[in-house]
Amino acid sequence: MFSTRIKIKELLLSEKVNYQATVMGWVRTFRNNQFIALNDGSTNNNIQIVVALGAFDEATLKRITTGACIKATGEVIASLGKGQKVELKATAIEVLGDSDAEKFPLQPKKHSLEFLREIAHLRFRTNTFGSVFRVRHALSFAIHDFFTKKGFIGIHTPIITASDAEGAGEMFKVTTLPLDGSAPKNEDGTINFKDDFFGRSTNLTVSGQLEGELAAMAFGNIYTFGPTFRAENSNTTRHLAEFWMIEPEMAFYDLEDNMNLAEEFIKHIIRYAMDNNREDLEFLAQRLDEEEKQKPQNERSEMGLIEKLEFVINNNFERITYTEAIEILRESNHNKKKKFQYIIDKWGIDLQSEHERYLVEKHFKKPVILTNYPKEIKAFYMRQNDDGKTVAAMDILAPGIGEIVGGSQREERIDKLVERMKEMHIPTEELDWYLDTRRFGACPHAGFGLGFERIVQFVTGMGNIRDVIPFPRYPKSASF
RNA sequence: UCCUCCUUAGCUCAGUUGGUUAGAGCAUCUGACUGUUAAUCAGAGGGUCGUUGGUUCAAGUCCAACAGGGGGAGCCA
Repeated sequence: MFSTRIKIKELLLSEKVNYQATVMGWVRTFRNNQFIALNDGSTNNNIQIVVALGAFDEATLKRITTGACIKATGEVIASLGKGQKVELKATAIEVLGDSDAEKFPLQPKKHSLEFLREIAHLRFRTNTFGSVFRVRHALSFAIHDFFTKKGFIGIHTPIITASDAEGAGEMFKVTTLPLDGSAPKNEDGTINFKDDFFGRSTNLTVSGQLEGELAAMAFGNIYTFGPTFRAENSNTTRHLAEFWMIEPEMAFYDLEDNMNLAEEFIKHIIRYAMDNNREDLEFLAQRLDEEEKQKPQNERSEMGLIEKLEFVINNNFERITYTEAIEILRESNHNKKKKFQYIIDKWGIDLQSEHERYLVEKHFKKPVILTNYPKEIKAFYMRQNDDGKTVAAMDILAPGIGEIVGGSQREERIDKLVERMKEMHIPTEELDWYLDTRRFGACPHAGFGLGFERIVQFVTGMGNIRDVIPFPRYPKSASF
């Protein structure tokens, strides 16, 4: 029976003393042959276990190494030392799992994030990743909490999908056909999928949006929160081949309703983490602070992590149109002095990272919602504005990360939608099921997509997206 | 995919204009120490210098290709 154990977080929080308790966890350090720092993942704070001289045999003490799993029972007492309020005076210690100190790669010292990424299966046991993944969980919970309280229905959209026409990116093929060249072929040399598992070509999903729209046409407000796959050869600090995405879709919403929801949503989940994971965020803030000190003065951020999150919660996001953004950029000294690699000269061009960063980090110094982009640079399903040039799109740009949300009011007028699909060479036959939303009881609706790992990055302050998902998948990397 | 930097002990790094036996701190091991906080002190072990090929009397050091990693860009969330 293991249920008698008390979690270290609870034990430390209560500050009660003079009672018997059992703790279980993994040894961080064993100092002076006397003090064990034990961690069980409930908090970054360790419980100090005091080992009385002569109370345990030498052989047992030798097995208490960094990484070993132990069970310790004893009396919780007020600590005689300075670093903690309470500690456990052990009367019994059982080694549940040995850890060979010569082979265990984690040491009681600072490790680089790059090294820890190579041992992703063990990095959970560090303070940094302990905090990151507790915060990740809090955000995940807060997302379901937010939408549930608003009466949204969570929809599980398919992970294997037949449509490959969404244009959201390169897809991973799903097949059971042999890969040695013996798969059946059509006359033109392409693979014949008639005898494949699904009887047709299938892929891993790049977005649940189209299916989500179907559900919104029945439930009104829905959201999806699931894994998404992109086979893009992207090697950056903010892209993954497998990531989690939140995609709400709302009937009877226009672009402004959509923006209001997205802003309220982001603020809610950040506030939830601030209220429930303060200790972890403070640890991450300190970590980031030390990292920033290594940088030259002009590259350091003006705000600490906690400060930044509070600022985002307490201020309105800046809302401007694409056209206004182009004006601001064109008139900026930065542009006039030709400091942009891509000079802003005319309306219609897509904004580069440097431009987005300038708007968010230099000009407004807060999250920015950009709206009404030229239709040429946006997806087919976005609603065309009356000017004939722009669509009702909105992107939310966050400092340090860039695009965190992409959304739009959807084109509910079937003639306009089909016309746009043809212009963009999107096969209407394949998406006939999607067009049914516009044939039977179409209504104005809107939605957006938010990359979960990007918001986790923003809230934890981690610089590389590979460090906010337990086992990251990216080009040339699918270990563990 | 493109640009750029990097790869030396388990980890983080030093290694001079190419020149004998490649160093440090931490970790590990052995011993000491009973109120430590990434404990401390003494000692010990630990390296095909990313891989392959080339230049040279001589390569950790110079050149090339490849692999892996960091940063930036593109694609995007």
